[in-house]
Amino acid sequence: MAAATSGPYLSLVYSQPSGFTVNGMLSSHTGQSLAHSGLLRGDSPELDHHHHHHQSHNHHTHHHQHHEMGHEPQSDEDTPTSDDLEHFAKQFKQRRIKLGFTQADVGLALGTLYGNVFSQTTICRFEALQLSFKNMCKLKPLLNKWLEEADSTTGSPTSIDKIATQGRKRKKRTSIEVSVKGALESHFLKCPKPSAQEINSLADTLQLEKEVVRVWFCNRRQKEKRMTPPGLPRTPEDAYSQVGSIGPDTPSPSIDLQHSHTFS
DNA sequence: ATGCATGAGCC
DNA sequence: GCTCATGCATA
Repeated sequence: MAAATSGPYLSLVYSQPSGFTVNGMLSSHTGQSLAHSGLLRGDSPELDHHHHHHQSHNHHTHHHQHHEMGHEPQSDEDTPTSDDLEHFAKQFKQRRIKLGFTQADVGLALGTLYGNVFSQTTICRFEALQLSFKNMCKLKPLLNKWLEEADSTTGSPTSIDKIATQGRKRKKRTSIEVSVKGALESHFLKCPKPSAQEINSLADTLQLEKEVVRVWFCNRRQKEKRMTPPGLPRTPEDAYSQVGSIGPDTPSPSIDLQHSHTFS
């Protein structure tokens, strides 16, 4: 009675193992059709008790007495702003598709090129700005490099390399019913960080494993920390109605989620 | 594209 | 046990 309800496998269609000159057009139909322009959310009323650093990095709020040169938005040594990341992500996605690569391709290419393999999930989340600010900053350079290599096609047929996957028994994904999810959401609004006991009773009420509930809250909190927070009332307004004048007035919808202290 | 999950690092 | 980066499995 092994509850091995392993359904049919998904036909993973990997494109070329990267390394060949781009020529054939792949049918990368990832059905990505999301258009989000600005991103911004209210504020993050986090922290209950526990004064410590959680998220660092932030825009430049202080200048040192160092002699600096004109630093472009995306220099080499400078923390990008949220706007930078948003733009880069969009550009990246466009170029990637234009070159005929899937998100999975990029992930593998990064591994074969620099030793850091990433999954389709991560690339996807990067493009959708669904990662933390810090995480975005970390991945940007790598993806940027890949972009250069990809379009440059500078003959350097890197050999494909695969990493051995460890045999790990992963727990089957628990499917939480919608109604239960709603209940969890409600509790999350009331108390985003329930204690172990709270979790216990909640698990009992909802008839879920305690661990499942705990993890759910963890994941929920992480979502809140993403650059593109969930439930953003994206105004379905137009996007290109430039009837006025363009120029001096640039409404920058830069988010200000991350605020920290970068002093010594 | 996303939900649930794992694991490393930190208190 | 929490956060944080990351991904398998799934919708």
